[in-house]
Amino acid sequence: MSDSAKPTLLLVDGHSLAFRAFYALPVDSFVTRDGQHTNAIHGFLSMLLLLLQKERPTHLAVAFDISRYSFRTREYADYKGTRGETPPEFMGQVPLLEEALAAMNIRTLSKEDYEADDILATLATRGKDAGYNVLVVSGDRDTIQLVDDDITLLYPNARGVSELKRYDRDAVVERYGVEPHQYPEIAALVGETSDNLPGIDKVGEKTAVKWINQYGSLENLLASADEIKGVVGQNLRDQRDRAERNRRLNRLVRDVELPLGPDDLARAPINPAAVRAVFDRLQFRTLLERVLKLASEEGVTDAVAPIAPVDDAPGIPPTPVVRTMVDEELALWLDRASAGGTTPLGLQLEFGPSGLAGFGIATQDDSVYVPWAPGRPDYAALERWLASASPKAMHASKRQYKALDAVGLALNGIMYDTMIAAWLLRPSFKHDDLATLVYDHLGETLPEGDPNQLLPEQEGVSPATEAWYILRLVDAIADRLDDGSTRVAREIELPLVPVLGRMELTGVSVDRDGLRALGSSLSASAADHASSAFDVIGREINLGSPKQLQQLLFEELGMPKTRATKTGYSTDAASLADLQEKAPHPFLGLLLQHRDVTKLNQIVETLEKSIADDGRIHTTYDQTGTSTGRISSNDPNLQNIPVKTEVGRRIRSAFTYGEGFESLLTADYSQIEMRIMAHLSGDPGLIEAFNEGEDLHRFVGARIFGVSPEDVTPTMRTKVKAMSYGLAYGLSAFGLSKQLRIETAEAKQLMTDYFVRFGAVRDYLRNVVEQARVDGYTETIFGRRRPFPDLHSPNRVLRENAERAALNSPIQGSAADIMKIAMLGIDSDLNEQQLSSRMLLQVHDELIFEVAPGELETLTEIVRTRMGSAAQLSVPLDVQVGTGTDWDAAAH
DNA sequence: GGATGTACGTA
DNA sequence: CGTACGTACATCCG
Repeated sequence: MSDSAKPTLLLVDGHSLAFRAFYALPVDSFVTRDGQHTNAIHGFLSMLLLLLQKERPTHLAVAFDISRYSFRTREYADYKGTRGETPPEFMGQVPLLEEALAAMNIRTLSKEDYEADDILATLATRGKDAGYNVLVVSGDRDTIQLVDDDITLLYPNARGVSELKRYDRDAVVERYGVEPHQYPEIAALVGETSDNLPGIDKVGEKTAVKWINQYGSLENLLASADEIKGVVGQNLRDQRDRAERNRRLNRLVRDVELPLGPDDLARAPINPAAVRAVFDRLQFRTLLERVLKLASEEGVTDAVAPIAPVDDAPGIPPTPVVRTMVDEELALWLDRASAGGTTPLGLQLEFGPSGLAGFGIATQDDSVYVPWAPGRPDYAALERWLASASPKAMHASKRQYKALDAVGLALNGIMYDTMIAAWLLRPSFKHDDLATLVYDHLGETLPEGDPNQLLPEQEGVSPATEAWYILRLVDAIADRLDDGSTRVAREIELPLVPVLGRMELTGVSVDRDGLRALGSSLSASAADHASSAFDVIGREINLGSPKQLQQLLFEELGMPKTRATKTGYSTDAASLADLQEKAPHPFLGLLLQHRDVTKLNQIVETLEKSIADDGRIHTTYDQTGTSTGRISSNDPNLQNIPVKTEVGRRIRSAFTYGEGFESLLTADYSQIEMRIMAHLSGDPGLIEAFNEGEDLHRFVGARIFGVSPEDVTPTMRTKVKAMSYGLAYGLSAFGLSKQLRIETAEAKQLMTDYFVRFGAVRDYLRNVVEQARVDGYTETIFGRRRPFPDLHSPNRVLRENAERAALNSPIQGSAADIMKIAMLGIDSDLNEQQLSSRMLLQVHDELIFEVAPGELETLTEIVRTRMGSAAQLSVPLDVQVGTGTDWDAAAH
């Protein structure tokens, strides 16, 4: 068999190459936004892609060490003992690299008690015997011994991993002067500093090569050691045990027991969705394109079944053939498939350029496509099924609920939503992509249309097939969901879907003219401030450009440097306020005012643009948009409408009630997070504070400063308030001092005094983090979980960020749970009592309603009751209700 | 045109 | 060196 006809097996030493990459690329140039270092991953993958392109291997595997310990360290405790601590910036990268490789469907292997090189040696040997052309990629010189006519070593040079030197048999002989299999004997004599294996004193490569060539082998050399003259001869005789030990240790094991042989390592198609997800997280843009390009060149993104699982898992059920159905046939099928409305079916809508295009409906082993042509076939049975409580499993059900509403169809019986369930399982990731879920939970590849192709060569799958996958995902995800999260899904999140859907459909009425007038006045004001600012500095600059501001402030005006940012020095409001104190300049004030009004003007403009034809703004809530359990709002975001300043509140005033209604009602929880802290910590002082019903910060201030509540000064109250709120965020003394603009010592003292009085709060917060470290996750009062893998990260920034987030999550998350439960109760009461008043908006701890004529009293009662009793805590839940003609007025 | 960084609005 | 978000702009890149 000629070499070119042979299959090529590429074997990579993962740790060794990743480590080389780590030192070849600057650590600081490869950091994600949240502080994860990625230089080793980037370097490794970049090298691997080059190899795949150049060598076109048919078979591929990457081997990793499991730990520093192996049978070698047991034989010689100091093996590799000189290696310092692995840099923390490197350690966290290996698991991520393994994830990236998994997404690319590349096999990774490791074996307890062995090193990666032993795995390579085993696979290389078996590959050679099976007729492969073998390429070994490693930065460990021990692998030289593997080289022969069929096995070639690719070894990184000093410059890193981008260039690999090719060692075939001839190259080894040329470089080292011995046959490859003799190289470990040279190494045994010379020693290997990096492995902490001292050799024979005074023996270097030259001598060793001479000896081995002269005697043929280490064994013969040692047998004839008496013949060697001089000091080196004496050293050899005195230290022969070193050489023997070295030789034992540097011999790679060629018969490690492995679950896979070379034939199992055939390259498999990559999963574009999974690759995209992992690479997005690593913020690898160019690499992503390279991977996708290579894959499409090789034609390995096709919907080929993924690599077979190592241990035989149950086989993949065959995808049912999609049948298109309408009319009576569909009616019969629906009734039979749903067993008269008791068995869940998968449901997935299809959207075309002009809206709803069709339905995919599936059972475990059947899938049906229903084209949507309004008014033509008989859809009565379908409509009945959709509107009935007959259970449906869907993905992103809220969007579909709304789409159905738009064509006049009702949807009930949302029994499962795979997007929501997957989010509950891992709330820190986005799960809107069905293909990613299919890969993550079923290990299969759902073909996607290529977004880079104008005219996709590959059609996405039928919605019917997607519906079938959704049904299969339900089982796969439900299996992995703990009881608490399952309850949250069933009792909170799924019932909330139609509630949120209706709120979005309803929208909120906005005073268009009022907004326009406000916008004009803000633009005029912005122009005024800008021109005054330009007068002061004598020229015009772009006030919105941080770069130009830096140039002006720090170079031309020579102001003291502020907080450093990635691109220079900060010009944010806090920094400018600092500057105003240290180096007063009229420009600073004008700039700040300009910022204020332009920001508000932007908000006004954005809102104006999003007013729909019905004169209302319809935001979209993202039910899976946060890691804590809150919902987020977008297009436009109605959860960040200004409230703090007078002008800001005028924007709020533009939100009003629509025709047929008489006012707006707002209801908000007061200090819900502090109440949850009181409940969770059981702190007697804090619980008493809330049960007293007195102003919280005044009460706490009185305790801390040892005065009576009426003697708490505004300054004292401000400090206490900042401290209380900061607690739930993991605030440090440093942060507190910065916020209150007081000395760190004073902040420290404040914290100390606080915890003297409210020690249980501190104990609770500490315990949350400690418990999370053990469990790997935190939990809300209702059992909503959030995993925190970074609590064990060697990267300090990541770890400490995780600690603060872990501390905050049960508090913020429990508050979110409570609000959601209240919303469900209110929605249910409104329906049951057939009220016309409507819930419009949710802003985390606040709800806004549109009050129908004559319903104010009933609505107020419902809202107060449902919000106040959404959870039974050891402190009361206080609800503030207000009404008015607009959002601002109602809030007073 | 898309990604990134900075800044800033809310709870 | 305080949690959780979304949006807009300037800027850089290809």
